[in-house]
Amino acid sequence: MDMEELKLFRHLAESLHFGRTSRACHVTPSALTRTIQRIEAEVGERLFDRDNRSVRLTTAGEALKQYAEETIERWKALKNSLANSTALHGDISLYCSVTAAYGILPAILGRFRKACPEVQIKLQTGDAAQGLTRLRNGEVEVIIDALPDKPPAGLEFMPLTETPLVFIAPLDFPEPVVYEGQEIDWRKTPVIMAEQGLSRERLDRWFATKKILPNIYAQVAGNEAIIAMVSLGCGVGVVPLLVLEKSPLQEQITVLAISPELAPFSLGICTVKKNLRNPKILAFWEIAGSR
Amino acid sequence: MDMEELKLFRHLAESLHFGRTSRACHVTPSALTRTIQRIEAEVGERLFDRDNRSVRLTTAGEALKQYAEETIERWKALKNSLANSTALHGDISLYCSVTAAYGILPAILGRFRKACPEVQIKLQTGDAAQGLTRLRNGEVEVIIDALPDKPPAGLEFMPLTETPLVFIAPLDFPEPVVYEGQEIDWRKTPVIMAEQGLSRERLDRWFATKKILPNIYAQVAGNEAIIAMVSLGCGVGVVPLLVLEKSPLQEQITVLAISPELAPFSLGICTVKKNLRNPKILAFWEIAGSR
DNA sequence: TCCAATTGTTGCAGTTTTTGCAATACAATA
DNA sequence: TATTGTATTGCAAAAACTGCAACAATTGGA
Repeated sequence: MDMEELKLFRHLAESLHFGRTSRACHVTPSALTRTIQRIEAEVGERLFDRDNRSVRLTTAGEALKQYAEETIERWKALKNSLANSTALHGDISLYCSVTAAYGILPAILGRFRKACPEVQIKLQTGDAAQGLTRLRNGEVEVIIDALPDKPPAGLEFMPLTETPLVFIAPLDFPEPVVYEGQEIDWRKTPVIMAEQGLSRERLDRWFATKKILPNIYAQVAGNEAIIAMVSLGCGVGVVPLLVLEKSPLQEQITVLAISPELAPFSLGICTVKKNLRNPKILAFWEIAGSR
Repeated sequence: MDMEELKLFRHLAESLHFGRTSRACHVTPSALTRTIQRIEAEVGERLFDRDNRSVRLTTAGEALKQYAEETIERWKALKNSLANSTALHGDISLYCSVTAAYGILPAILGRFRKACPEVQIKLQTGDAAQGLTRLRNGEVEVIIDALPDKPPAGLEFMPLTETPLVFIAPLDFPEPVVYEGQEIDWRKTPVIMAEQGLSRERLDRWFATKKILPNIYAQVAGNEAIIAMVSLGCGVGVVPLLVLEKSPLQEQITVLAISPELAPFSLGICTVKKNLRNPKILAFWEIAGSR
């Protein structure tokens, strides 16, 4: 009988719902099912009466639930009494795209600082695309970033906020935007695009849906660069609204009303599942997720 | 934190001796060391001050020891309260050579019956050589047998008793035994040997040490057969004293004083280590070992 | 003083256990 | 009837654990 198993069991005994428990505890439903089966085998007694539609505790389950609660509590107490400083300490490494840094990092960091003042945060910012590889290489423990459309396997994601992906045009130089009636004439209007990344993918798909071959004026790296070029009148661009709002150049930029809108950016936090067993990272994760 | 780990820790916290604990709990010293290291890592604190010569509990160790005792106790209580019949039940399968059946089986079985009346014992007897293979194939859970000279890997052995391996000769027919002065003339005296098995190996080696090529009269299977043939005057033989004592033919047999004596048979109990996690088998094991 | 025996630890490889993904089975709902 | 939500399972990959053998440190005698 193992601590982790006990915690899973306890949560399930509360929620009575495999799916919810597996999500809450960062395990796949499969692993949860098997854990319960394992415990049942060890105890030699069925703990939950369950079919595909409902989950109920058996009396044996009730008994184990009480044991689990007591044991987990005692364990926590022991760990507390042992740790000279009961607080978490050490450091955790974050990687953060610039977009995310603007959007949500300050709030999270503030809350985390308050909750775990003794944990040092090693923050790196950089290109969004690098985050995932650094995560896999173990160079970094958590990344905060725009969530890709299809989440790579083995990673744990938590969306935190959304920000629209908006078309922007220069305010002071109206020339570049060429209209054709109500609509923008994309064949003539120069577009500044991200070199790569999620917003580029979104934009490519948007043009593809419209069956338009855009007039690409430049491909640049970084949302700030896009904003800068747009503000200089080079053409229109696409950036997350969040970045625009924080930009010192926003005064010189206007947001275009385009339909259909681009799907919004979902900003969130991501790590490899295994990291969540590290109490510091788990704390960070949960603080990030709170409100 | 796992039950098995806790039990190991508790035992070590009592014995303060890695070797003894590892033997008592049926783990290799290596596994024990690692278990302790694992717990220490999980707790984040050294539990034992140890060098190659002494082992002492740290204060953290003291605290964990108390936790361990309480938790194990609660767990036992829980299991008790759950099991409708608190007693072990089900069945366990034994394989037993005829030699062992005479020697030690009755005593063990008697004690076990008393302790675990609800456990059915499925006993098979047969040739000693088959025991090990049946064990490996999982056809049988425990064997009781003469222990081989070099214990095969991965198996758990416990010697229980010894019985001398003795040379026997017919009482009523003195002819076969040919003396040459004080000594027996092995070149002329016919010998009845076991076809194979441990006593055969011992005997072969005995002759090899003496640099004698024995006059083999017959090779037979089974100690009873050897006794029978010897009693009929076919030659001398070698059997465990235990078997001889139980034989109805023992009146017609005499034990020869031969030097050097053959190494005695060590009778004991054997199983694959993994089986000892099965509570029924563990109970059997420990009852067999008691006194 | 040197050799042998004892004791806990560690590198490495083999084995067992656990996990995740994908597919499945079943019931409720639209 | 098709679709959605739920728990489970087969199978292969990953992780954890174990045993063996070698090792270092220490003790106790020859």
